[in-house]
Amino acid sequence: MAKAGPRRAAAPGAGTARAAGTKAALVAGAITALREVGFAGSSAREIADRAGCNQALVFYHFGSVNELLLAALEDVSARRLAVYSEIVDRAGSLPELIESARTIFSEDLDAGHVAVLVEMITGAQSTPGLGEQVAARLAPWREFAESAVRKGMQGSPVALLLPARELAHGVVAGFLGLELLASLDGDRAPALALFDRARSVAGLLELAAAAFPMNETEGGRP
Amino acid sequence: MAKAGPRRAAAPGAGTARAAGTKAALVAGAITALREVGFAGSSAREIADRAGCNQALVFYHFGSVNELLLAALEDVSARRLAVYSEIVDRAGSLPELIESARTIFSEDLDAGHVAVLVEMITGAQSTPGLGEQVAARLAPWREFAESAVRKGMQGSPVALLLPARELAHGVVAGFLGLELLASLDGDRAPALALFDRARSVAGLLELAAAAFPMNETEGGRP
DNA sequence: TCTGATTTTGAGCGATTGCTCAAACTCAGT
DNA sequence: ACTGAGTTTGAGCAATCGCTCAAAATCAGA
Repeated sequence: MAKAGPRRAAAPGAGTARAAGTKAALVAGAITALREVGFAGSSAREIADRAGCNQALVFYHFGSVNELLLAALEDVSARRLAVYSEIVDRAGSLPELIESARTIFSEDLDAGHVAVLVEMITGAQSTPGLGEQVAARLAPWREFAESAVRKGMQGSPVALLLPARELAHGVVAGFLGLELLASLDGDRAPALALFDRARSVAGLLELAAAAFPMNETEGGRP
Repeated sequence: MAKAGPRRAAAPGAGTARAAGTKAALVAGAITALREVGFAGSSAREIADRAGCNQALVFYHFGSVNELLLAALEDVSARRLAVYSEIVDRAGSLPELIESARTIFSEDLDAGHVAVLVEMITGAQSTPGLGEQVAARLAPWREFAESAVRKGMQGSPVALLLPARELAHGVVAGFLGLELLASLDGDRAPALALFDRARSVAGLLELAAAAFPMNETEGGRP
């Protein structure tokens, strides 16, 4: 750090619009590169070709290839997170939440969205120092999962036994593992079957909870 | 395939013992390389240095670097699977099983055992064709998880709702995700907390099952 | 001791990588 | 038209990669 990097975002006035355009093009190129040729294949030249510009611009605008890839991760994460939040907001019950999770899982696999995230996570395994940076950019996902879990456990006695924060970690890990296994051999059937089964079980639990209500509807203080 | 690879394991008689020794040394070197410098850092020269031999021997004995890495994956998988099977055999109840899982998780992280597996899985993401081969070598783990799950669900009504095979896929995925997240930033605390919590919940479920028995202890046929 | 297959070696080839750099280009402000 | 900051370019450097190959070393069987 503190190296003599290229001056960035100085006094606006010159070809700033042009620069912003190529920066966006490079980020877009990095995203498609991560999806199609993976982390190891996402070299500066590969990305620049997809962006239709010179490979030296990667270093001029982002300082290094890894910085550009992290920017791509942030970009796709923010965009997808917004979509997912809306989907989860629309879900009213636990079974519907699980159905939402299934939808998200399948959509991501189709579009290669979380594939970018997986590529960065897996690529970080072999690049010292990158792991912490990727982990930091995973925080929004953790919070998203926690709020979803909190919503799913609302009014359930399970909430007393399993704190949402802890369970959310398991949800993120499980989701990640399912995506990883599915992308390994291209077989997403086991994961989808698991989602379906979980939804059925959640539905049964809901029925059971309705049959044996234990909310403090009129409990009051002793 | 069907390329003119080096003749291997021909008529035994010459320096076969010497060859077997270097093959073993290369596999061991590949394992430590995967642990310490990751998939991307495990080049033929890096592995050969650790094995104390010439890098050309990698290609002479294994044909390619990937073949050697797959051999390393098989080696460490088989060895660890044997240890884990014994641990799980010793566990008698579901809470004990979860405690075993926690032990396995922690031991692996300490020794870097499953790190080899994770490295190969993640590395395969960026190497076309390697994914299927790694997935094939994952089968024993799937079977192991399935037998463990089957044991944990024995005599539980959950077995009627969740087939062991489907649940096992989730267990493998969850385990993988937890290891991945833990190795990203080196923080295994959230995963350990989750194991502890799961064990407690399982213990409560066991008590509940004892209080409301629903086994066919004397059901008989109608 | 000699032979011949097997194993090991060191050099090297072609390709790719991240990154640098000086020169050329673009364009708003004067 | 001129200037100068900002942007883009193409060439190139040092390092590393997987892999090949001819020659040297090793060693069991004759």
